Amino acid sequence: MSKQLPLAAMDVCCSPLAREPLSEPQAVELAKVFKAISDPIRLRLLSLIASHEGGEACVCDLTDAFDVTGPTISHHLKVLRESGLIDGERRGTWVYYRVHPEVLARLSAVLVPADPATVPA
Amino acid sequence: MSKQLPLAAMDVCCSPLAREPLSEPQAVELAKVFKAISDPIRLRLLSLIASHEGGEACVCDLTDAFDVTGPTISHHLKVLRESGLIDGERRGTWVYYRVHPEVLARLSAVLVPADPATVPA
DNA sequence: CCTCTAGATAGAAGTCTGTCAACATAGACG
DNA sequence: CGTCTATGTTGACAGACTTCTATCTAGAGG
Repeated sequence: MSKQLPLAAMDVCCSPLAREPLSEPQAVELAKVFKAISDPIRLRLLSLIASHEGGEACVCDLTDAFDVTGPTISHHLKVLRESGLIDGERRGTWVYYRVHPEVLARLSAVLVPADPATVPA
Repeated sequence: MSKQLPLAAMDVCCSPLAREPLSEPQAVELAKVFKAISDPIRLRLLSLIASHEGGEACVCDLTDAFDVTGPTISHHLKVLRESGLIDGERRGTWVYYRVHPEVLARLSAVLVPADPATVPA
């Protein structure tokens, strides 16, 4: 149920967008993850999982929060899984998802704007 | 050349994804901005502008960095403009773009992962 | 006023994405 | 084993997205 974490292997952890130009491969990898969170349902899924007590949420908890059908939720969870943002584990009848905080942290770090003092005039 | 900044009017500035579930309207607005940066060319454009000396870059500087045609760059700049991430200004023959650091900062803040200590066990 | 250049717009072609209905799979439990 | 429930997979279709060529606009400079 787990897949490779493309972002985990990249050196995007410490270099914000605004410090120096992204390389093309960096941009391609980052774009994949941002694309995964560029859908309202996926953003809310991610938020529901991340903010759920215990840090994990059952699919059954998630499905009820939306107006779309089960397969659609499954599809969105798969996109989030393949982007490395979340991971799922089956325990008995139910499947539980949790987020990978490192990936979230790296995305957040990349978007930190430039310190005005460090921008060359 | 300037448009409304949808994110600027929203209360997403201080509430990370992982603290509490995003509301549906919040998710819709955030998804628009993430979609704007979910393309490798737009990510690199944003990075080139943000990291350029003086905090701004001329379109003529940007076009050369890519293999696509001018109209395609124009299109991507328009998407970034309409998302509120950048703004353009004509000065004489050339058009200069600069980023809105507040919008970048808000995106970054939303993605900050939950402090493990604050996640209810 | 004419022309040249930087950049934006319009319209079209091909591709990708979100969604659903229908079907498949995995455990639980009798 | 048989059945029931929770998820996932497949295939199809409508709408959105990326890119191109062709065309247009704004300002500079003669």
